[in-house]
Amino acid sequence: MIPTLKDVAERAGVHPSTVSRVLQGKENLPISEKTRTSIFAIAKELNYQPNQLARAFRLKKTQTIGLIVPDISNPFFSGIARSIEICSRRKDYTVVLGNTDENQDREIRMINNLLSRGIDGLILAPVQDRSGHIKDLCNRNFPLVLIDRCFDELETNAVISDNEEAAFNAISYLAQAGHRRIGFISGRKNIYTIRKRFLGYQKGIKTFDLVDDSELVSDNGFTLESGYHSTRKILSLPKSPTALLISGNKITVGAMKAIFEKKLSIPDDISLIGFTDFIGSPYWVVPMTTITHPVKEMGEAAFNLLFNNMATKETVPHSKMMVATKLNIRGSVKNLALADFAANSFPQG
Amino acid sequence: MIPTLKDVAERAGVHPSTVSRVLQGKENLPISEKTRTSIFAIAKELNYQPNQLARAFRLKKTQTIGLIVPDISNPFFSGIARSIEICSRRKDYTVVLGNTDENQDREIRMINNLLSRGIDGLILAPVQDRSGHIKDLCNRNFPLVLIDRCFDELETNAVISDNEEAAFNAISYLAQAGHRRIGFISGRKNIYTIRKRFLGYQKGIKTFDLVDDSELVSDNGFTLESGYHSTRKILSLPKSPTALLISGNKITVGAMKAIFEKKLSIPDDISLIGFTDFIGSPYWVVPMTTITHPVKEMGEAAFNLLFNNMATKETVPHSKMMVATKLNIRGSVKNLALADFAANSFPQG
DNA sequence: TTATTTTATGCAAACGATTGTGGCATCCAA
DNA sequence: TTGGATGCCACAATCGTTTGCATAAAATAA
Repeated sequence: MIPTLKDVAERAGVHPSTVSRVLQGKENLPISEKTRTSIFAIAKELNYQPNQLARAFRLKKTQTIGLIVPDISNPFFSGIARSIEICSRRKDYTVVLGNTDENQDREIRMINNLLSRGIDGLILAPVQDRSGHIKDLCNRNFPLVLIDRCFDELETNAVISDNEEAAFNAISYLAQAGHRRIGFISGRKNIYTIRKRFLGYQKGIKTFDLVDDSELVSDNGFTLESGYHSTRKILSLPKSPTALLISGNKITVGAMKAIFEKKLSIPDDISLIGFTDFIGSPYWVVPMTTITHPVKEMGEAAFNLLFNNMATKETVPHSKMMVATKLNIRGSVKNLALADFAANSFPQG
Repeated sequence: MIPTLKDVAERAGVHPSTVSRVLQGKENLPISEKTRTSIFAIAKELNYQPNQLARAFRLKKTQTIGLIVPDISNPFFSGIARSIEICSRRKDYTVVLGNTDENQDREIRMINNLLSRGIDGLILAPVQDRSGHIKDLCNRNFPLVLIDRCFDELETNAVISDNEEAAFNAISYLAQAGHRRIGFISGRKNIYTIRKRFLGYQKGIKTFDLVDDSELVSDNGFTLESGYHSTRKILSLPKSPTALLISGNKITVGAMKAIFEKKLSIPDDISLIGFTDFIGSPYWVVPMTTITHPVKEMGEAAFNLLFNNMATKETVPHSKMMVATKLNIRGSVKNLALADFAANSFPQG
């Protein structure tokens, strides 16, 4: 059987509490060198491992954090997960994982589940249909860090990227390349990131005086299929856009499917900027111009925020951390300005 | 504060044990309808949630399983993770996650850690430098399922895909397309999957009487960089291959980088088959011909095996489950037979 | 020597749930 | 009226650790 404190204590001829104290390494406690070494020896001999379950129960501290994301198979979130797991391990924390599939009820059930299993803190990319349950957590002063998405109306810790600026920069880049009719394809606009991106998109439209047409905007889900259908619809518009700003890489793949089905080529017929970079982006049909989020850094920042929050009993001032994104200019955007110039230089007919 | 059994009991004027029994819904126990309804009402009013930590401690059952993979940010493993997480949730299990980064010591530490935290079972994609610790688990009859990789010498549950056949089929396909000099680029050959693939490769080489040259084989890691360097080396050979069979998608991306740096084009100058399909594979520079693993099914199978294993106290006969892979023929392989034919039909000079 | 401090350790309660055992009513049968 | 059966519930132990408090022995001071 697995040895317990009691087993070690019996063999060493001391009380379990003594063993506990010695093994905890409380230096300042008065323990004779003799018993100390004896206990260490016996613990080693028996290969004693403290029962963390009992320990967690007694201490009300599990050394475990929860990580809840919409979809762990999404490269963005699996990158975050990896980063968080590595940080956690360093600080002797374990991470338990949950997928919500963008389902609000599932998120709530999952949080309650993890809570009753005793996590010390939670990192969450919320679904954002509702926020009451998150507010409750805050009120209870439960260590919580939101990641990727946060609530403007809630005072929480959060690590987010500057989606508004990112989208604005993308539009700015497209505008400079001569695009005037730009489509915006995304998941659901109640999601924080999408809302901010849309804001950035709109700001860009206004700033550069581009075509403002609600038909160019589509948001109906995060799947490959939804990206496919949105794109098909937008491409069949009487006046279809010359460029697309696309959020989410499954959506992007769906969009490409639609584009190639229509025998269009990128960037000659249509330009593309993808909102998330991932491995392989440079090697797509055309090297994809994308916006990069500093995934590793975001995970680290989230864990560190959480760690500090867990360490201090008192209320910690909440901090929303905004990280900058990067526009990776590759080859999926055509410079219409140059093209127009060329076309005008050699007038037809 | 969070209400406990005791709180509910006091309010209901009964003993905690009674509350426990009622809330467990043991129908056959003699409990009066009056106390039963009263207890339910009060539990609901207080929003009583059983403390799963205490429960787990008492019952020695945490309703938690461990999932340890080399790298959760690898799409193959994150797909597996997602599938397993979904199955787990359905059966009221939670999954805790670990990355080994192909580091054997880290794997061992992680297993011990999860064990002392009380997981009910473990799904593991092992590093495979050593197997002693896994043998120990088996001897202790601990519920364990290996995934993606297993040990020929160990009797364990496992869900693996038929890598040998997959590689053989790929080589067969390349051979039929007229390729005679085929490179094999992979991670580390001590890994089960890679070993089997290499076996399939060799079998193919023999069967179709292709060029058997150890210089065409390279295995030095799972990273983008290692793929890059391996490919560079192989492409600079005096007699460089006409096709490459590549294991692992980070490696594949590295290979493409090397190929394009050399200004070679796919498939005209060099053909490619990738060993793992992932979202976007169809939309690469050239639609990638890949081997697909049934990720979702593998995850489900692994969970089900584990679940059965956890349910039965007695020793369950171990089963290794082998799933078939699929060769997705897209556009990254050139038919040299046709090309040669064409070349011969129109002799130059 | 006695009083006092220090050193080293034991004792027991506690965390929150589960479960075997046992006991007090009540009821029915003989 | 007594016996046993049955319905309903309480009691207490238990899981493995931790920790405040008590205490005995040893060391030091008076």
